Amino acid sequence: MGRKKLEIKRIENKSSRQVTFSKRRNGLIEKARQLSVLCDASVALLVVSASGKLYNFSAGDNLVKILDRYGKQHADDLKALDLQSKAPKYGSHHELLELVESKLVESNSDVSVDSLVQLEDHLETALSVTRARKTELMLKLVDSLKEKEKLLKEENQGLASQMEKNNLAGAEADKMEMSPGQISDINRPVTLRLLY
Amino acid sequence: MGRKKLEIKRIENKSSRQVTFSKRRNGLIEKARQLSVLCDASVALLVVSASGKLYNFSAGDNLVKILDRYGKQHADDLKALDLQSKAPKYGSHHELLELVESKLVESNSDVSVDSLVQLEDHLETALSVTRARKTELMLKLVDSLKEKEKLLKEENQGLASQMEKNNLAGAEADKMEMSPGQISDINRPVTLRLLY
DNA sequence: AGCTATTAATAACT
DNA sequence: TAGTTATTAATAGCT
Repeated sequence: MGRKKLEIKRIENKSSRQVTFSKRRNGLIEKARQLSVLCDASVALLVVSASGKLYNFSAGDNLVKILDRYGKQHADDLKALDLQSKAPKYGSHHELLELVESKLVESNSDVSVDSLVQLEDHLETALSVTRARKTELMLKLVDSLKEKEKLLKEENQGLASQMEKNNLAGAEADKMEMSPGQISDINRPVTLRLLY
Repeated sequence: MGRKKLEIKRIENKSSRQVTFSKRRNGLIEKARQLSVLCDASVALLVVSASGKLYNFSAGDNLVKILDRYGKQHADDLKALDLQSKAPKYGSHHELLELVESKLVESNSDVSVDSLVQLEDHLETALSVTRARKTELMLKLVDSLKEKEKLLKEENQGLASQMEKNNLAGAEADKMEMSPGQISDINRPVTLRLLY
């Protein structure tokens, strides 16, 4: 939609790229706003320019809330788990929190409500991002552990069946000194079933 | 851009709203992709439908990286602010809230700030408990998986050594048809080391 | 899901 | 950097 059709590939001319970035970024934000209003949805948009400058926009809900929901989506798998919960613990981080807050009190003693609101926003955003990242990392850990478990189980069963095969072969060579029943009773790994 | 001009306000008809949501969401994603390609930028987009379903899209960089950058920018802001306060005093959350409250009262607030602050506190406590519970559950899951892994490894090694023993005994009975070296090469679980 | 009459966005230019 | 306009692109209402 311009004087000429434009191919969707990196614009080489630097100033054209800059102008297009600015125009299309605004267009994108407007479209996001419209979607939010028309369809009663929440939209969060983060754009990082090539030079590293970040632009953010949100509609329908504040950015933090939307990011939180993103973090929660990844934690949904955990809802399937039926584990008991303990009372929340307040560990060493509590001290850190107190320190941070004290600094905030100090620096805000002669400051406007506006800047406090802004500060609150910054803190909540930092918290959301940290939380999303924490969840991400924990889920990765869980996945890797599950994969390990799977490999170990396969290895385990492979060993058990190979051992049984070896023993059957040995029994044949020994002209059936042991009955098959005895062999499997002796050689079946007794703890294996505990793991399933 | 349609058969009629559409006012930008919530579409009341449910199915029209659904259709428009789907179409415009795709349009928005395509625009985001184009911006990323044309201008060499990174774009992250989160859309939450009215029914709570979350759609995310990113281009130029993965979503987590873009969120990280967003978090970093705000962290930097906090750092700068933090440096401004040189002599930290220890305060409490309560003090901070009181300060906010007093500032709000000062700034001509007509409502009972007190009840709002109390509500905020209650909500934050509930949030903390919920969050702590979530973390607790995840840590428990990780622990149980690690325990499983430990048991499987022990079982695995037990099986391997038992098998080797059996094979040595068999070899002895067969008057050393195999050398011990051969036995261990054949029977040592080759994938075991991959798991450590 | 497709189809077009229209509107909206925007590429090139000023 | 901001405004104008010829064109293209997106999409609202229908099927």
